[in-house]
Amino acid sequence: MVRKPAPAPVALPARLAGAPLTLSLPEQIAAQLAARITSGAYAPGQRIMEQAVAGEFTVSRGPVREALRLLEKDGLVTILARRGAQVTNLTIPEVKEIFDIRAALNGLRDRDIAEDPRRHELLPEIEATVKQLAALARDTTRGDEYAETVYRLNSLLNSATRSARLRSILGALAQQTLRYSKLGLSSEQRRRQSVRHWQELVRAIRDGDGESAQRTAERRVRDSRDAAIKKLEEAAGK
Amino acid sequence: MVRKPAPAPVALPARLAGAPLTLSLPEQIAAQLAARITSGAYAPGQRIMEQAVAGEFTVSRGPVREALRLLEKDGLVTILARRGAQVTNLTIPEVKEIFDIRAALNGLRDRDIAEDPRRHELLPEIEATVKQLAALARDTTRGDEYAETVYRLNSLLNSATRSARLRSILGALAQQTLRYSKLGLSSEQRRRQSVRHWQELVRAIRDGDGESAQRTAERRVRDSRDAAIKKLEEAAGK
DNA sequence: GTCAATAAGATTGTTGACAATCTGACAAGA
DNA sequence: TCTTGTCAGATTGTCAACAATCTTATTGAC
Repeated sequence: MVRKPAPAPVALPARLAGAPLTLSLPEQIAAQLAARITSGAYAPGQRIMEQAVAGEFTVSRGPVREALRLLEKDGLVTILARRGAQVTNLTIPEVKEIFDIRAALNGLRDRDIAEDPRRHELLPEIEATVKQLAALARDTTRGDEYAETVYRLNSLLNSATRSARLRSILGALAQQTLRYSKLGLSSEQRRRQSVRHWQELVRAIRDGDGESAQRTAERRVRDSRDAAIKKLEEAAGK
Repeated sequence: MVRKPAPAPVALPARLAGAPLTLSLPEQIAAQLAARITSGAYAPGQRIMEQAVAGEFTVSRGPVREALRLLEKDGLVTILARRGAQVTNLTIPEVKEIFDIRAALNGLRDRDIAEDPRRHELLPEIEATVKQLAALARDTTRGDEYAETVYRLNSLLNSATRSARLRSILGALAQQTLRYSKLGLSSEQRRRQSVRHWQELVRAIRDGDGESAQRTAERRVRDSRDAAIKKLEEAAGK
């Protein structure tokens, strides 16, 4: 696989414990494939064949197999024995399930952040992103940008949690539902409702009110769920 | 690897969609290793080397690598790049995190079951197991048996959920905390408290009271968490 | 005695080839 | 027309060898 030309190693940030500076070969391949899946370049249900990927990245099939396992862990790909990998294709009930799990765990996450004594260091960046969100909510010309900012905000909050497990589970689930979250945020009314939830969260974090942070997070994700499901059912019904 | 001699294929039950009848080689190896880890035969922190496992099962390192990836997905093993796999060694805060996630998701699961119209088919088996539990709670001579019955009861409830994702996440988390759950159920007082929660759940399922099922599940797991953490801190402090 | 550099051994990462299994097309029979 | 059997090609599963990297023991300097 062609790696980017290594930049001169000047003033690199301290590497995290256990996190190598360079992505392993399987991780690089997985990242590329993940981008294609979440962007829709690979359609749901589409098969991904080891040999073809191996050829494209000029590696052998070994690393490709491992990359596919990594994607399976994130739920982006479904692997069947002796039948290989295909882009995960979610049914409407499955999308609903994922949103329900996200609601519960986002609640846990946001409560943890609101109760973290170090929360005031994180607050400025969160608040700034929510302000961006408020501005975008009214701009009907930029459709997906709102949803992508919400995704970024979620990533920010994920990295703020003290629980590494929560981080990894939520990261995977958010990636799987990204496309559906976009669906649910297409109306201006929904975006305004979403902004109100986020502003409520900012307040809860500032006040250290974990209870309230949890409640608003759960409601926010469930609203998102209901909007997405409604759109999906409309699309399926027609 | 030595597979069980294939029994004559008479009247086999319909195989589940996507679930092969025979476990793949990596799955068989993973199952063996998982048993050793949860039973304590492999100690936390212990390294697991590919060559050694491959030699033991008379396979090459390929399937062993995949087996280790599977165990990593379940959190039983931690893999570091270029340093291989070792049995996951949890810190006290990490154990706490896992119990918190379990509390939230068990709540979701038990609510789903209580609101399932087909719940009356499942109830007898659940009720019978809870009765066993009540009997075991008073018998001080059988220490781990209570905890193992709780584990079985949880597996039963997991398989009853309609959400496959919940099933797999909860299965992995329960396995990871099995050893600590045992710790938290060593006193008779705790076992009696535990039985009361389970009886409350049976009642909630019978009544179709999802709200109540969720509440009691969350409290049950959090009580379990607190008891386990207390024991761990005592052990660490001495 | 402590610390750093070095080298040998051990271990993981990757590769290409071969084996086992699956898929889809085609043909034969009901 | 539909089902069943067979076959060739495609694809995944496994293996053994080699390369890259890490770990550990040893040496030498301060």
